[in-house]
Amino acid sequence: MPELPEVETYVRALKPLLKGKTILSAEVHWPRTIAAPDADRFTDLVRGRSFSSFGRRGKYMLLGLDSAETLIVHLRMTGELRLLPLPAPGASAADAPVDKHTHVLFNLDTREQLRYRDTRKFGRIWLVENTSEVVGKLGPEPLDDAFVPQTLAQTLAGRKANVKALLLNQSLLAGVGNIYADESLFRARIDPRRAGGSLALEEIERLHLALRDVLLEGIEAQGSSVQNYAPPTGAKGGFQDKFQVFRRSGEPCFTCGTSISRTVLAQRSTHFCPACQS
DNA sequence: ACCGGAGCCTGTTAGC
DNA sequence: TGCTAACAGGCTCCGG
Repeated sequence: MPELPEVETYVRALKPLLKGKTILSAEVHWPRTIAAPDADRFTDLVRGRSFSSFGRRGKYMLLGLDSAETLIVHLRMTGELRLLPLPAPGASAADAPVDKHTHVLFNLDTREQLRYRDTRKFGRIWLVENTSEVVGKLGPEPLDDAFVPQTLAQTLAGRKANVKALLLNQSLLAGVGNIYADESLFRARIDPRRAGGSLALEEIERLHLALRDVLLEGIEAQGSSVQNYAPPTGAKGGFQDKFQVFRRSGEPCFTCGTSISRTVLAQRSTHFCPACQS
């Protein structure tokens, strides 16, 4: 579901909601959600810990606890975190029913509950001392100053795979997913089907700028809400209103009027303007 | 090293 | 209306 801007929005929203609060207990209803350690050990280790730091790497949320450990959450396609108040003492438990898609619960010391919900069950949660066990293989952060056009040039050099697939490869560049890949390729006027190694330096420079601009604008808009994504505050993102090509196949290009095309690359729907991106 | 495809899951929508 | 196939913002694993 979420890409870099949506995860960044999530982390910024969670910080004031969770900072300093303590986990009294946790329940795991779908053990596979807990990638490491095993679910029993996980619930033991988080008990009594409080949230102390909030970060992001690629599409992973890094929630540091007051132990030596970090709770890492990846929402994948349909994961979501919600903080909700528990019913007042004496009220019925039916006031806070746990639906069948809620797989992990954290009971906090504030009479609140943090719930991990995930319809498709692709999302994963880790508790690790060393975050590099989970995020160590990720490529550079596209919004870091260290990510310069030359970085992208080295990534693409000699590659035969299409540039869309390369942008989605998290070990090459962290945080870009289907929406922001399509939107940045449109802005850079590059055909997503092109082999990565075929891009000229001028095109790589355009793509580098487009990636950063699109991701920053996505964060500014608090992410994109297609279908039902919304940050934990419940407010919806606004970047879906800025889409130039994503899920616009058959509609006219805002730049030239040509019908937006759809194809499949790297097993993912890919949207582009066949006139502007050639 | 690199690349493409199957698999993981459930729900919604398009098409006959 | 009812059924089926395609599709959905992601990633891992495996074979060539």
